[in-house]
Amino acid sequence: MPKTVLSEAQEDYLKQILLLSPSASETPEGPGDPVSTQGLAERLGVRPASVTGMLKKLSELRLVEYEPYRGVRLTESGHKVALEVLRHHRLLETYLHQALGYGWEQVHAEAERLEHHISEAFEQKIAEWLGHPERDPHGDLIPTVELALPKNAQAKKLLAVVAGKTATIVRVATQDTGSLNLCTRLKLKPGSVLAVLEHQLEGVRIQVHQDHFLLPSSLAELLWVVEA
Amino acid sequence: MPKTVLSEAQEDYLKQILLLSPSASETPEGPGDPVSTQGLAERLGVRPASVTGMLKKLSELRLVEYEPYRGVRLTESGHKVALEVLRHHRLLETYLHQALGYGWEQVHAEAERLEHHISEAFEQKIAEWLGHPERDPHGDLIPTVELALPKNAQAKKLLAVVAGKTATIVRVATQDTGSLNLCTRLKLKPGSVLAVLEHQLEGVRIQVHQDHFLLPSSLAELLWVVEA
DNA sequence: TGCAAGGTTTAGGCATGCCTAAAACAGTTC
DNA sequence: GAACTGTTTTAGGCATGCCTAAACCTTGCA
Repeated sequence: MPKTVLSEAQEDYLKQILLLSPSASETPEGPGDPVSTQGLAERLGVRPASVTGMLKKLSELRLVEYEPYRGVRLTESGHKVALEVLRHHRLLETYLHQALGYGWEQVHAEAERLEHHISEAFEQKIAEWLGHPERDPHGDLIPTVELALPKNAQAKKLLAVVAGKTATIVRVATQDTGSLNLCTRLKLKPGSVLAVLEHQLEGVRIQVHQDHFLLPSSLAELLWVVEA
Repeated sequence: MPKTVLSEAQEDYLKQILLLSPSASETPEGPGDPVSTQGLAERLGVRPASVTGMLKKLSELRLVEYEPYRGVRLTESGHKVALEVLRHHRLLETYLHQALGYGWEQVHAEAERLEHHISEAFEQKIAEWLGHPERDPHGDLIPTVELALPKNAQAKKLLAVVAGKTATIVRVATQDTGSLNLCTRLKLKPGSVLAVLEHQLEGVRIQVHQDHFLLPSSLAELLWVVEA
């Protein structure tokens, strides 16, 4: 229970540790795999030396377990904080999209700033307005009020779907504006139904609505689906 | 044109200078009267010595004119920044009230934090959603998109209304939660119509809807009205 | 096993923004 | 016009969070 209020930077570190830790973000539970100093530095746009300093502080606050040269992982309370921040972020994205008409490529930047500054009251108001949504506009799962991250039971990567099958997109795993704009033009967004026609070296040939085309691997990589 | 992005603290200083400068907040135009170091320190919850330091910085940025021992006033560009912040604040208060159902005694604290972190896009979205309102839930005027602060033409203090007259509340000039809750119970809010029955030493006897009672001066002080 | 390459940590700095204590000033009073 | 009072400024410090440069581990490959 961190009584000390955390700084924006500290919250960002915790969130990124969560997101970088495969077993804690893609899958639902656990303290997560250890994360490297360098990985964090890249995600945060900061030098590795700065990361070391912050990790020491977070470690003193018992928010992470930090072993020099070996990586960090979240403690239970660090995990809670990270999920809280992530919930703010994804609820905000959803609200900006649904209530204020932001495009899904715009929501990330705004949510990134606001997530640190909204109260619990605000969180609750927008969650209610939205009807307690499960996913944000990109299809990412929103941690619940109890700070549990639901699991993506049957979701798999598009590239893992065999030719001939039909699938529904549930998630577009990027915040990159360019990719998101491209997906918009190709009608590839959560809820879209597509058929996998053929796997090729450079990507997947798919059919979406009436169009069919070769989807480059770089984009295909981003798509998570459930088979119909 | 301050190309450097300003810190939260700097924005707060500029906003408070604006609000403390009678001729720039109560009335519409001009660079405003000079504001004392001490006054700022009190409003900002900070020591006078800290204010001096910040004023030097703002002065170098040409956002204020600062004469040691004589006070500060906003420059033209400082005035613009302050109005921008104030617009954010009051639009947010209005949005929280109208769109998210916050009580008018709750909006201030939330807006106070968010005002520094919303984008121009966000400002515009909520302004549109609200239909470009003129006043916030307390009746305070909202600076326009062009950053002009409209003037309170005929508004006067309730205490200046002679007995026997009827008036409509346009503004409740406080952010104090206790006072605001009290006003709510007494049905005293912008739009409420009241009749001034009698001025007494301890306050004003008034009638609101079916009730009539003695309104203590401390509360009456806060009310601005237009005569019917 | 030994060494190079890469990632990681230490050391030393800088800017922001706040603090306290003490010195300097302005305006009023005698 | 000198002293007093209260305000304001200077001086010196502290915490946060970032930086660079240099020293330090660890690993993987010969």
